[in-house]
Amino acid sequence: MTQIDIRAFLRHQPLFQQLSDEQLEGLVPSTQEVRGIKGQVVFQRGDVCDGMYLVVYGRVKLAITSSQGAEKVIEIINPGQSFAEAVMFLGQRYPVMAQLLEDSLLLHVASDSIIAAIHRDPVFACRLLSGLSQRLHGLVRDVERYSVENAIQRVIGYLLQNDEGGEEGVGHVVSLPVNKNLIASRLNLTPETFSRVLHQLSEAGLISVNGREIILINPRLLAGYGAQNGR
Amino acid sequence: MTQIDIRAFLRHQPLFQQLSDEQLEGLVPSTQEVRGIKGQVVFQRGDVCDGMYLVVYGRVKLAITSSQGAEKVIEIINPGQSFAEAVMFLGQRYPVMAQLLEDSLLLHVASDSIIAAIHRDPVFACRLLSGLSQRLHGLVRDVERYSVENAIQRVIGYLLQNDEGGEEGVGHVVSLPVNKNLIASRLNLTPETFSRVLHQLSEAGLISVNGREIILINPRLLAGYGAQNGR
DNA sequence: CGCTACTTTGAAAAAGGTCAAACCCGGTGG
DNA sequence: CCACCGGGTTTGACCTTTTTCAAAGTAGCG
Repeated sequence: MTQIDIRAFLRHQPLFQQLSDEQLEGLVPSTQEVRGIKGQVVFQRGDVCDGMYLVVYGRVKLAITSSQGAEKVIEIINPGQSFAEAVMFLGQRYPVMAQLLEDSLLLHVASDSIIAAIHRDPVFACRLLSGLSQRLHGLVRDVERYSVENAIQRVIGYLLQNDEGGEEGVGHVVSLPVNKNLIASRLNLTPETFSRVLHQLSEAGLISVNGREIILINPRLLAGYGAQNGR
Repeated sequence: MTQIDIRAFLRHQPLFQQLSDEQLEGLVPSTQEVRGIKGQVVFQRGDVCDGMYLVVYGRVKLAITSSQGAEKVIEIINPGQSFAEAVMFLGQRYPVMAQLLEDSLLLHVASDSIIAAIHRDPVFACRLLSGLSQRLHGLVRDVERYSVENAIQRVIGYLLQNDEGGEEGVGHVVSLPVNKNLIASRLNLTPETFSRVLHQLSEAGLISVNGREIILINPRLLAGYGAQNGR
């Protein structure tokens, strides 16, 4: 039976990321772990919505079932994601059913506490809104990245993004926070491709790679490298 | 001087999509068109935030400038997107500067009206939250689609998604709402690839294409087709 | 010293994109 | 009625990018 840190988990949700410690703490009593085995139904379509869910581990299928019994999967929810928030905010009944695809651990946050907090404290609502807005911008950026930029541009974009040296001087150093496998995955590349791109950039004299330390030799040139079509 | 329908435009924003007509109408007086030419600065870093912006046409660059004058682009905002909402909800000053990359038309929605509405009416806040949540789910789905599914799977996913026939019987018909060029683009494919995939599925006897009318001959088989790795 | 996990490299294959040409089809005007 | 657009769509040949598979390095660490 895994022990998890509810506070830490809530904190990392887009919805809650902007909340103050006290505001977050206020939600903890209304949050409870929901463990279930594969195939278990979390809620049925038409049930009264009493809160939202966060997936800690496992996977959840949201689906509707027609009168004939044909099932239509609306969405698969993966770890780290949440579901039923939109319904909760509207105070409607669940328009879909939720079923566990694997043995899973969910967190259930009661709608009472969230809705009450919104009513009691408009600033609370604003923080939720801000958190979601930020996440939305991040996702939009990702979608654009994946769809219009190629591997080289994505890597360059990542390096530039993580180059915190605002100074004009020398020595822009980016140190990768995790292993290259994960970076590659986040950029939607295979580790091999990522490695090759770094090699290529290094070949071109634009960066210098030493383990997880990457020196941007000429950020300006780097930003221009790989720009092919002047849209 | 293009004339635009402010109500219709607001209505299609994720943030506002769940608002009632009256709630939306309440925002209109606080919304004004902002036209500007390429290079114009919409706001500077550090300015007091007095509202959020929607891009009708044109493009906006969000950037910060270091003390040395080096500029770092944080984000490019395209038509249909909004910016500065997150800051507005937090009531902070703008952490970036915004500059037009092209001659543009923006809509400015005053923070007063939105924040006031949130304070006055918690349901208003909930609707904003619901709209954002829904959009977030849609984007997450898109990101997953683009990154883990190949062309065939994306097309199949689209067809299944747009097959409204919940009935078990025959004749699942999907009629494309717009021309295939646009569908292809939405699926992040070239029109050629889209055409080829339809051909291939039709070849396999899973669908039958007649102009914009596509008949799903065997949705069940279709759903399984192209599933390659049993991760 | 010898793991084990991470990273790099090479060769081959697959997926998808690009370019160019053909095609289809509804509308238009002779 | 029919030739002739012109957009959308399809097809084929070719090319680029990225992945895949396999193998070899490499580095940290018990």
